[in-house]
Amino acid sequence: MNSKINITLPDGTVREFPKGITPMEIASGISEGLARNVLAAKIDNEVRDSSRPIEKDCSFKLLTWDDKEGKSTFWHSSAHLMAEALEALYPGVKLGIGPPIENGFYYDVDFGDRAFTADQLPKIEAKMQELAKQDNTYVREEVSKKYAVRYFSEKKDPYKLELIEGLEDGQITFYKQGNFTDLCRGPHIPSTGKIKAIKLLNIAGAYWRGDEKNKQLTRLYGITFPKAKELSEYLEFLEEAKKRDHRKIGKELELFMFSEKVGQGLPIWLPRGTMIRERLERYMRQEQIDRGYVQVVTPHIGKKDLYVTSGHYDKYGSDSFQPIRTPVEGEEFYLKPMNCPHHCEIFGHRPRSYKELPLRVAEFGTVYRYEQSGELSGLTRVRGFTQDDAHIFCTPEQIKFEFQSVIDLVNDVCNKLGFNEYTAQISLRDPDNREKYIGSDENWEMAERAIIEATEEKGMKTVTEYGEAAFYGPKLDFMVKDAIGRSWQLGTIQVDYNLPIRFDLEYIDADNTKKRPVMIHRAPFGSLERFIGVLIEHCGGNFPLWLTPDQVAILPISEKFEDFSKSLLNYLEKHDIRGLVDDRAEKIGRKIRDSEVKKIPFMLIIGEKEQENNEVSVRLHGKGDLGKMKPEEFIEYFKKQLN
RNA sequence: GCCGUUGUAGCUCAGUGGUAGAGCACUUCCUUGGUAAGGAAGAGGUCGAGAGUUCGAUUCUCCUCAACGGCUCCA
Repeated sequence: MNSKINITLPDGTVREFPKGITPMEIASGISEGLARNVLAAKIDNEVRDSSRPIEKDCSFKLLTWDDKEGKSTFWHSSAHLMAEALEALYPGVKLGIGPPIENGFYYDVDFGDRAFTADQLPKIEAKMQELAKQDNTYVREEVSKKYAVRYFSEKKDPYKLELIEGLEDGQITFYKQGNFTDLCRGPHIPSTGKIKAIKLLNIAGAYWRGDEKNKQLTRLYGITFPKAKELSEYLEFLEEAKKRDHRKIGKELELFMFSEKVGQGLPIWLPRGTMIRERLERYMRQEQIDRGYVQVVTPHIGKKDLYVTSGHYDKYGSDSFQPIRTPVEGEEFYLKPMNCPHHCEIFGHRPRSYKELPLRVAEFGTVYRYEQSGELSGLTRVRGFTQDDAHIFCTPEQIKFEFQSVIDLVNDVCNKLGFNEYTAQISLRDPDNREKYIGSDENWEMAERAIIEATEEKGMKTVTEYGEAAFYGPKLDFMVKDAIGRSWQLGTIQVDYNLPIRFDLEYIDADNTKKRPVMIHRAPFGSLERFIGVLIEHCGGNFPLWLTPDQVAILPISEKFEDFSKSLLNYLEKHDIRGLVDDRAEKIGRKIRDSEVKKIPFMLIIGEKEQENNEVSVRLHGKGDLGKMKPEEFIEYFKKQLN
């Protein structure tokens, strides 16, 4: 037996170590400081405890707080710490599962007959702090299934027993720290002492195993950090996110509203919000005209037959808003849940020549979908919304070019609106389960290759997910990052082989034979509602100058300067600058404050001196006084800011 | 849809088994002011809707609607 093993370090160098060395020992060999920071290690792509001996040649990486896997191990261990605290404070609690999540961790807990409310969280936090200070080691233990069953039978924990049932003997491990033992695959951080800052955030109900037929457990959410400072930064981040909440800003700036009488999930656009929405629409319409789209308008309802043909009736009919009936004939109509069937009818209404392809049919189509009431939220999840929808009918060979062209459009949209960072997800077939997809292998391969090549040639950051494609075709989804680092899914491009078949769409090719077109669904914004919701949070209500409802507030110092102010507004409007004159009998400080609160980008203060010299005093929102300018200088300055 | 929390003036929120209050906003008057809130007065509420218990309910109970936090779902 060779007692040495070769370990490949992240920089590619291979070093020899004695067999059975632990990652922690390797870390200590490098530096004590590093060893202190080690949370776990990655051995050949498997994340493991830093105390587990390495038995064979492998690639090797130490994981710290700076690694994603380091964080999730940290939070997983924190969930165990919380469970320990819960057992100490509430003897007899039953534990479900306690995984790490994107930001922190949770544990599902059955408190039995005890009522649990959020005001008990600080008590648990304090207990966790106390247990963390004990700096107990997380100890891994391999156990037999029989032993595991006996342990949790004695503990009377039905959830863990159910989990064990699904596990294979020989694969079962326990982790123990202090007085707490949990069924767990691991890995864990070295000891509880690494956890310095703890915050339990909220509680919610969650069904055991996500199934509503099962008992509902109490889910406790928390987050922890190795440094107190990081916790306070995270809490500040949450505060900032709260401040940017589009529901709050939408109310404050009077952009949109909801009404109980109109119905939940049905946003009502107020004048200021409508201005933003219409400008976005106008912008997109122009971009599309420039790119060879044709604009159409189709009705908000369609006969049941349309959706029987499209297949949506079978799939979603009973989960939709129920049909509207004509009073005399009893014909059934559905509110349209998407625009594509209508657009298929447009394509099919007369014979088409290959010379017409690609045919790009665009519509700002308002659609209605019955979303479960509990899922509705602000503008991001609604029951009625308008897509900047278009369907491109083309040949399989044209897919790649069309994809590139839509990618360019999305790129331009993101730049125009200040989303500087975005990635795309390519969703392809599940290679092991090709039967569930419609369309020929050949066409799928061509489309998948087209998407991959199109994104590569555009130099995009992408992630590829197998098995995430829709049954009717592969797709590309765009995720943007907002100003405080959150990711949102907005635009989408999807290939569709299904609808052209269902609607029996064809075109006459150059060789005078009938061919089936491919259809591409695409929406760069996704929906105007969701897009504006995300945009509000991205810019915190400070919209790009071209989009903001009022660009300039003219603030006369007293009513003596009202006429001059109004003629000034008139002058600006002639140069396509929109604004208002605040002619209330208020002091200038007050007018400035109110304009600042309304986030109007420019304020022009008009008093004695300005009127005499035909000047304006310019103040920038959030920045302050810029000094005096001639009106035409201001316009020039303004136009510069516009670009 | 499910679980939990919440619902009082346009907004943010106090409050009570004896039919309600603050700040801001609004209206009127005074103030004509120079870079983030001038002063005074006034008006404004079926205490989310419905039912019940009670002499009496905004308060207690039930039911319903909506918002929020999750779960589940998403053409």
